[in-house]
Amino acid sequence: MGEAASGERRQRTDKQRNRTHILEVAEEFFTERGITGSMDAIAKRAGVGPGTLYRHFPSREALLAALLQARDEELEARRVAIQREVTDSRAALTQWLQALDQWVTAFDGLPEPLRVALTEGTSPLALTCQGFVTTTEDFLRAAQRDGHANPQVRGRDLFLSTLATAWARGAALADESSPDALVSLMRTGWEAPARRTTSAGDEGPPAP
Amino acid sequence: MGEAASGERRQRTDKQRNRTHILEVAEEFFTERGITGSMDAIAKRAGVGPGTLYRHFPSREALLAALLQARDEELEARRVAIQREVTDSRAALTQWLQALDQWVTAFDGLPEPLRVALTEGTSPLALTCQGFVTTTEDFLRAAQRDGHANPQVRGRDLFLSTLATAWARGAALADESSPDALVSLMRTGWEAPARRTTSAGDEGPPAP
DNA sequence: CCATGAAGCGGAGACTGCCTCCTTCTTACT
DNA sequence: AGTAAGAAGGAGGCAGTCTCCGCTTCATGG
Repeated sequence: MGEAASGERRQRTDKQRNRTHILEVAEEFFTERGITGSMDAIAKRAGVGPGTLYRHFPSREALLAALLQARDEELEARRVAIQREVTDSRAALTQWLQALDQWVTAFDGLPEPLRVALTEGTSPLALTCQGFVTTTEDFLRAAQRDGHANPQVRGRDLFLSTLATAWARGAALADESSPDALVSLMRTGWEAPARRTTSAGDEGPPAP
Repeated sequence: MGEAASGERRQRTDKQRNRTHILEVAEEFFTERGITGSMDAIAKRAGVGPGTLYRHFPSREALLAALLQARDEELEARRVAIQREVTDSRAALTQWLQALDQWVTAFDGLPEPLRVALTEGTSPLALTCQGFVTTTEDFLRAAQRDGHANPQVRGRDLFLSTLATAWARGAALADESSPDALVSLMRTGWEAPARRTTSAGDEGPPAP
């Protein structure tokens, strides 16, 4: 990001100022009203025309991506911290999933665009998503190697599950249920471990 | 639904005809384009004005609820069948969850309104949802009684999880992953059952 | 310090979707 | 056939998204 080469004219200062201001306002707005609030309303609150908003961020996803970037870095830092400080691979995976969960819950409604980003690949959010899937895979692989995680499970599935859990949470909050119910369901499943019953050998076939 | 009492005027036949026709068209439309397709487009395809559509079904949810009713009955029948034929409570719960999953996947995008129905209670879908939560609870309780299911888990959580899984599946399909990945994750969790390792007694503190 | 033109700004407005009146037409009943 | 309940239809209000284009502002060269 230095001053570009050769005779390029310097970027106008008002542009940068606007961009920053829009980001501040959008952060506030999305926090208050969730990510589906009106784009024009954001522009208005920022005191700019819709055209300006769209020139800076050509879509809601682009705005979101820019907004998330700061948090991306936090999450990345968290990853490094976990990898350095937590030696037990099971605990590491757990903590990473927890961090992911927090990231995904930054704004109300965030799981939806993240999910489409994960498939469509065209969203500005896609790259970030993909990166975190990979990280999840790393933690998962370590846990699997140590026999702490089911070897069938794959990183992408875990990431999707985290997304899905966060998505569902919107509903869970109204309930008296602890918000952790779904997280722990994802961790241990609903099925009780097959106890060695008196009648031996009914080892269930969970995965045909 | 007999001819109403006393001097009530008979319902106009064109009304009933329209209603039926709208339902047929909507079924087709939602199947093709998912439940977020334009209401006006449905009206147009059915050859009626938007006013007519909205008089019959005052909201998208109402239309959806009417559409789902036929399938509700199928699902209810399935419930009865399972309860009669499947004696193993674990298998019964599994099969019920499978049936639920199919129901929830009837149209693309269905999980979303179902989730809000589960919390807001004001949606026409709410009643149906609540009923299925209760049924899930029944199956779950039986499985728990037999030691086949984790006693911590609650019916509502399982229902929500099914919803969340279906929601996430939209993404999973693009992947090479079997669509069952998330279902089995919900069943068994990601965590490997604590094996008795050579170094005993390192029972980790997973939940601070 | 002013002239200049490229870059950026703003908002009118095209378009689409939701939903509501209000007028016109259809139907059941007498 | 005549009548009125009530159903149908669609114009149109409202709210969003996003684009285009004339106007303004800023960095630069004289």
